[in-house]
Amino acid sequence: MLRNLRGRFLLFSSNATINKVRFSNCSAAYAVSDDSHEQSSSVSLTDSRSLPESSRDTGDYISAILSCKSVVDVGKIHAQVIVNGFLQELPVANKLIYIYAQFRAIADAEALFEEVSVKDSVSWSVMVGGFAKTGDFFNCLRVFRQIVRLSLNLDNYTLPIVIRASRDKKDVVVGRLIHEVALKSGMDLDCYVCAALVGMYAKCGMIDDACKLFDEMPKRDLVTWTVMIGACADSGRLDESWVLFERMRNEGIVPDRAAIVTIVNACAKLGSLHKAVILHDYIRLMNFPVGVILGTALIDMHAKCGNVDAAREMFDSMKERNVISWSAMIAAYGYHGKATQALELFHAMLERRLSPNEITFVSLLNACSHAGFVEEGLEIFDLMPKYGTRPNVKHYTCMIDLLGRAGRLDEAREMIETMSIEKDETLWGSFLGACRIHKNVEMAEKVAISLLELQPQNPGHYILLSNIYANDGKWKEVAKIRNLMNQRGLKKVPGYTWIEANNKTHRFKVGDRTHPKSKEIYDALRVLTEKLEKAGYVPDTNFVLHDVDEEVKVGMLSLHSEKLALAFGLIATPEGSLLRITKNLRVCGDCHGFFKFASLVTRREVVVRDANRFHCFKEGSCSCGDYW
DNA sequence: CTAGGGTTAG
Repeated sequence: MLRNLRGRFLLFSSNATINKVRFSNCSAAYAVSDDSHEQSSSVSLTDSRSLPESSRDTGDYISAILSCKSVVDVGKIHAQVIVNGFLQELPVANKLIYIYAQFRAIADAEALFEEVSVKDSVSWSVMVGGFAKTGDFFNCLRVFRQIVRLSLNLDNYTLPIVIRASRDKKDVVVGRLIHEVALKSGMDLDCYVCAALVGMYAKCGMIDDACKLFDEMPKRDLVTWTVMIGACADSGRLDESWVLFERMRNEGIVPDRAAIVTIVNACAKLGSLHKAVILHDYIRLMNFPVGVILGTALIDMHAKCGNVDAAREMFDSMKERNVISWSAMIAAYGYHGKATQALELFHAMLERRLSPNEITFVSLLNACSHAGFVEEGLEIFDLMPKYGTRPNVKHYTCMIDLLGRAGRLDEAREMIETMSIEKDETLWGSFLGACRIHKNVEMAEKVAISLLELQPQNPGHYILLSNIYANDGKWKEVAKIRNLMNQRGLKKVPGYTWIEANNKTHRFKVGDRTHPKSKEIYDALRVLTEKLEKAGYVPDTNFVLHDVDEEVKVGMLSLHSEKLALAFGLIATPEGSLLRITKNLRVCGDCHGFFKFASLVTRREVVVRDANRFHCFKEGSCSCGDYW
């Protein structure tokens, strides 16, 4: 491109001028003429102005550059800039470099950058940013190193660019080096630099470094707070996100929409209905304009905090909705076991001629799977290519789940065998889960081998397999697996259950005695269990992974964190009120049965969010239809 | 003349 321009430059300097350049609506049309009489009579560099060439200034060129719609447009303006000698004006040259980079014409940008003999800090910054934009980490750093080597001024434009580049590449080593450079230049306390560093450390999994840096900052602006709140949420420190949000407001910083979206997402992950209500009230109180993004985040939050109806209300109230909003709502119905509504929404979406994307289909297939809608799921799966979406491994995983749970293990296996896409551990895990439900030890063993090879460090797979063996009374095998886990230094992820009562969250683990009301809780649990047994509850000892007497197994089950949380909820909240419980893993099968009886006997509705979905226990049954 | 943080699944 630049070579062409040089050619053109020669052409122009030998008595040629641009005859017509019109950028109305930025569609460029121009001609070259030897005839200099007509020059500039109809030149319009901007949309609204026509200026004689002589009176064009830097600003006119810059706005013309900004209005370019393609790299071809840029080339034309570039030519004029050269002809009229405006390339000496650094703002113009920098803007050209910038716009080339925006159009990903990085070679043109670089050629021009090299050509500009006297560069300022903007030139350098724009060039570094250009490489970053095209994902060229290597050259981005190369230019940055030049800046450092030439001892040029490091500013709060360039530094954040390279820091973000190392964030995107998850290269904390480079990130740290840049941090060092920032320290030496005294730029490390700048808000832009610091926010970028915090984000980089957090994305690289070094949340403690991020926190430390954040705490040491002399001044924090809104964006830095937002980055830190999001970083905590990403690394699972959800309570900290909430605390930070409050601290920020206490320091007089008013959140904007992006900050609100960040905290809304943290709340969605947390699953606290109480906080969800507070947040939404706050948003209304502050009169925040709810656009598509915030609206969609709110749909997601309400749904993940257990209130699908509020999610739907939000969805209905939105003036503007995109695929993401629709997908979020479909997903919400999915994990609440409402496949019919999910399918309805999907069809409504098609009627509006909105194209579903890959995620829409994952959500929809998942909804079918959670409700046992096998035929509907198969139909949807076949429909995918019609909408330009090829099934990927996630879609296949939904299908394996759907067929597998429904007991159609052979079909699931056949699908796995015939699929042409690379299989991952989630897919195998899903099949293994189906083997467990339907007690197919043979198939499970075969699958487990591939699975443990593919992902030897995931304790969940070992637990699942030992579950299957335990179920079959194969205690030797169970012991083998346990040994294997020990050898590999793996531990079962500890299960926790949370319950909200009196605006406070209470957490329990198995056999927990740390709660101040521990004695009352165990007393209540004993009384409750007796009542449930009278109503027909029988402990399901299949969920105990130890080779011990039945009696001991029953005793172990009775200490599960789910039951402790439930017992606490019953004594800590008014009679008849709804209980909301969250578990970090899947709810145990015995506890699931226990909860069903409890909802009947105590006349309480209990909503449980587990790692996979929601269970709404009411009058002796669960919204999942025991299909989870 | 350059610039930051925000939405759906698993």
